[in-house]
Amino acid sequence: MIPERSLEVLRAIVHDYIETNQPVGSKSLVERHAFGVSPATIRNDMALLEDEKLIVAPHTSSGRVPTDKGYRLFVDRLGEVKPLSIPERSAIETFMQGSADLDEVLGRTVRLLSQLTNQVAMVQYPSLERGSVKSVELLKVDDQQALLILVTDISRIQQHLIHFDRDLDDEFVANLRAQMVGALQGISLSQVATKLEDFASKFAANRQGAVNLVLDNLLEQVDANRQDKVILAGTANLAKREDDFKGSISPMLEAIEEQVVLLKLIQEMQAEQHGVALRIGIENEIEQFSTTSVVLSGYEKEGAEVAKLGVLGPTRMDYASNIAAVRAVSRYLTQALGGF
Amino acid sequence: MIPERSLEVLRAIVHDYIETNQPVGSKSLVERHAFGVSPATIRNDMALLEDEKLIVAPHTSSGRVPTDKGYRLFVDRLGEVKPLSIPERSAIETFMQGSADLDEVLGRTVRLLSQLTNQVAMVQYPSLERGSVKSVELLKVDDQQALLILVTDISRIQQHLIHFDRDLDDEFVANLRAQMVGALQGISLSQVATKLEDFASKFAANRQGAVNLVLDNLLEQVDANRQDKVILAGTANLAKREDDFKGSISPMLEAIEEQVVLLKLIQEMQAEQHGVALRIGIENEIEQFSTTSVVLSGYEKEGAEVAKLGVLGPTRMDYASNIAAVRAVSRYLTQALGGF
DNA sequence: ATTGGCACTCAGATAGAGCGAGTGCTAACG
DNA sequence: CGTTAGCACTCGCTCTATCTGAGTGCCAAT
Repeated sequence: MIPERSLEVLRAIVHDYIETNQPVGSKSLVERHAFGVSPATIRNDMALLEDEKLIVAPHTSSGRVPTDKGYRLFVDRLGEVKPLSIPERSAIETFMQGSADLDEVLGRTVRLLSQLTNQVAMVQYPSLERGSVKSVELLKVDDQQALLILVTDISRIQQHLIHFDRDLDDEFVANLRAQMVGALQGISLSQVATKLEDFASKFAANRQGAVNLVLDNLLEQVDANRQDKVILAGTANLAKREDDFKGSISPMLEAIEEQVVLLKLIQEMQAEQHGVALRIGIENEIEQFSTTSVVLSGYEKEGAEVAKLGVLGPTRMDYASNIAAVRAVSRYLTQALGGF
Repeated sequence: MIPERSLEVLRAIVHDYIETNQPVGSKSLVERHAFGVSPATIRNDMALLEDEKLIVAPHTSSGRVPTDKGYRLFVDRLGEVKPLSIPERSAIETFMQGSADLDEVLGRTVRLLSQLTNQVAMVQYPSLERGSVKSVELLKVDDQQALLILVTDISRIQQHLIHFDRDLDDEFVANLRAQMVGALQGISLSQVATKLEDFASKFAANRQGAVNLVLDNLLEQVDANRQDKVILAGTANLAKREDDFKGSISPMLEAIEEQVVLLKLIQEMQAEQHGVALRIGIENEIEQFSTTSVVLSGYEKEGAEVAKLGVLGPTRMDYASNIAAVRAVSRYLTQALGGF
């Protein structure tokens, strides 16, 4: 068991290191924090912390720096979450005002989060994995084109223009539409495929081609919905803190640009305390992110979590503020989504 | 007038500097290129080029580096556009295959362009400034919600969910839709606003609120269409060539993330020779881009230019290849869009 | 116009010295 | 036994000095 004062020392080290970006030594530690003891005593504590792999010395005879494990202990046991400042709160509120469109709300949210934290912010679009079909429409746009529209119950709409190789007649379009609505309304997205299996056989042989074309498009849209999407803001913040990362930041930019990688990252993380999930440095299984930390929280719509949002930055980040910001923004977003 | 051989020397300097990223000196120049003369002669030519501000020496007694003006002369008078290699061509073709959706096509295009050039690639969405209304639809989704859909003639579709504060009846929705279609079909987007001025007065007084709600949404969509959009890929390439830029790359990342800045950049540039517009370094009026070059080309749909696409990178870039790539990709995209 | 010769410049590499923040260890203290 | 003062030691930085070599500009000769 680690004695109380040693933990206090760890907290101070993390605090000072985040602030100064310098390895912190025993002397400056007693100067800045009112421990009632001498540097030598602190050194003993530091030796203990080093044995526990919570801090490490970049080289012999230099101050200490928290390890990933040290940060972890810090956030789990030592870091009380800072409440947001008044200006921050009001920034959130004005930012969120007067947005109607889902795209718009999420776009604002991600920029807000990045400004608040000075990190790279990400917002995942609501997952439709558990969504269901609200409505299907098929609109004839001109002689050979029709618009297929899928409306789901989580504020998400998809549309797709379909080109046919021969002219459409109104009656056929109306009929097809009616059949699709009948078959699919209220059905969950995961069941759409099975529900449509025999669908084409209800139509005349010479229509089957057109029907199948539409169905293929529909299934494609359902699939596209399953496959989630993430939007980003503040990638410039990576460059600003470049020296916090080992080598170049370009592999990280690449990883971030790759939706798949981000989605995998998000998927791997489960909420811990405070409703916020946290991965620190090497805890991330994705190699490119081994020197970054990720703070993630879910946000809800109609009482159910629909997607995640969070920030990504160097392990040397202000966890207390970032966790607070992520949590607050996720709550505000949940609230803003209530109206949809 | 600058003599022929001096220009040849400039070409060689640009070529070598792009390749090696080292200031190039008179000796290495005669070694690598078969001028039939001695280094001393080349030095005279270089002095001339320096007088003309086409090259500059980073410090006394070091090789020379092209200035922005030097690059400009190089591309205008000296650089023949490299044809793409066979593998590059086939990469383009396979990349473009089997895309149906506009989003998908443009998304692939931007990634392709970034891979081909190893630069940051950007593709502007088709401008609807000159587009016209193909169709307007209003669909009742549930009792208090309707979906407003605007289809334009440039493959772009917008939709928006509208919430009403009281229940909708089918007849009203159908009527409103019919009126809108009648009024707007075939109308150019810029005229929509004037066309709708007296529109609401045709309806009963107790309907005006709902009608105006729909109209506001419609106008908003038209506006949103005017305001163009740019997508990006390969921002990691900036970080890879970081030392080609003076200071940090973070202001550039910021500028890139800001749609407005990019759109302004695109707007300022007009096509020059080869149908390709080019801004080199300080020629860019936007401060953040004063150490970058931008290669831009329009792409067409149905014979008319609808938007731009291009790359952005350090002034020390391979202009010949990049111009070729941008031009080729823009042609392939034009071709791919023919089908819409 | 071109060339060889030559003195000169200056960034970058290499090496050594001194500084100082910080450590670990040991012996003494309450 | 936890705490402390003292002390020798380590080692990354910074500073200075020196050396090297690629590259230049100029001039006189061809």
